Amino acid sequence: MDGSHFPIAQMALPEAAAERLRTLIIEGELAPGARLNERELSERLGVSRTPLREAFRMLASDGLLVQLPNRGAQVVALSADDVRHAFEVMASLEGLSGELAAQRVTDAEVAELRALQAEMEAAHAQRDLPNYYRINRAIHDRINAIAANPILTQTFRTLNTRLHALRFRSNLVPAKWDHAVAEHRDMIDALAAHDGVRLRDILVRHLKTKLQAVLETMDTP
Amino acid sequence: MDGSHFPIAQMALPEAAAERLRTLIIEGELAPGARLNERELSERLGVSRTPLREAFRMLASDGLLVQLPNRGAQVVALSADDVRHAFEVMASLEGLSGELAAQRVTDAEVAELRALQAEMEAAHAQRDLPNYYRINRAIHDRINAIAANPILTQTFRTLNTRLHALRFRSNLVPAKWDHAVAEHRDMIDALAAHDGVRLRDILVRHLKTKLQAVLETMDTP
DNA sequence: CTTTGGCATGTTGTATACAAAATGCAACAC
DNA sequence: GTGTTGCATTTTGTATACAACATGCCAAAG
Repeated sequence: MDGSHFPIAQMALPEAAAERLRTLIIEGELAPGARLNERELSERLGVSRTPLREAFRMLASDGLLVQLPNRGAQVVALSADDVRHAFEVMASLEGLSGELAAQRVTDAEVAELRALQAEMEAAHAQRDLPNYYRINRAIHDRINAIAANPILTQTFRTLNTRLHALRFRSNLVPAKWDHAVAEHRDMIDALAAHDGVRLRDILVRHLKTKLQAVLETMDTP
Repeated sequence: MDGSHFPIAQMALPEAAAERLRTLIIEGELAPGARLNERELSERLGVSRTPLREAFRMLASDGLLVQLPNRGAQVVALSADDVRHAFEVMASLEGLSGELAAQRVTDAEVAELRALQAEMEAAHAQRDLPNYYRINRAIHDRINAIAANPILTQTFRTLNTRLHALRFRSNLVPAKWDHAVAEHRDMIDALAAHDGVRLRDILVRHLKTKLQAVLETMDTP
């Protein structure tokens, strides 16, 4: 068997186009408010207009595009209120994720998370921001997976993608960063103790802090 | 001017088709698991295949359809676990809705809700199930609106639509019904007292009960 | 009798042609 | 000079033709 190419189970064109567009939006190649010309984009992506329009519909359902009648699609421009609203919902969902995970987590999973935590603290000690973000995200994803609720995971992921269109570069001041790392330790302790309520509170607070950071980056674009 | 036809501001075809399909799915005309033949459906809806396929994409994003590569779309069949997962998320969201509403609710809105509550109790006294459901829904929608978070509202509505594909006829036994009405009174009291935490707890418990009722109807199809 | 290969048919996937609507520009009236 | 109307062009919306793929049937081999 050969794994170098993937001869089988190739992605459908509309999905591929949607994925490509998502990236372009998140990377900022397609700026918020930009109008998307169908012919131009279809040539750029090497796809005809039909599958491209299906991709538009998918992204519109995800909240990354808005479609105006007879006027095509354009990239959404999130207001500060939109961000606040999305974070409110995400905080609630992440809290639920923590509650469920605390009920179901096994000792093996706690050990795994503690290992990730150690990795993250190492990245923190070396001021290695990219790795810190990567591991941070891995921890949250892992907790989400332990919660074992696919609908929760999917709902959360959709909201998260929507926000990523902001491409906020969190301006982490050292004090905040230290605090975030300490919070993470508390999270895993709460998880190990199967204390769902406490974990929920930590996660909700965690996201409130993150919202503030994001809003600050929005004021100064 | 002639109002008999609607010459102006007509809905786009894909949206119209999606709306029509949603209804067909929820009403059970298109059963769970049914495969949707594009040509047949496009003739039935009086629309060509292109806008119909866009409608498919929208419904798939909403979770009402699944699309298999080269094998078209089919109506989702929800498992008991899917329902459990959806309710877990909805309970969390409705809880958030209550918390936010408790912070923001005005005296005028409390009065309005008390009026609805009285109407609902009247419907309950007369064992008028359809009206009871209608007013019940109106109360929950109102609380959601008071929470003033459009993203929350939209997320909740999407999940709710997905579940409506079940078309569950809640088999309300009188004891449960009485309990539900009493719970509603508590909800509005908590709201009037701006007690967000208590309102959240009531709403979460409320949905847990509803889940049980729904799961019971699923065992005996 | 079972299994496999190939063909006929139907269905989905993509591109494209055509229609309808919006947009921009220029000429004309005031 | 300003505002408005009409036309040319661009862009979106829909239908349809064609290609690729899946499905079911029948025949032939084992």
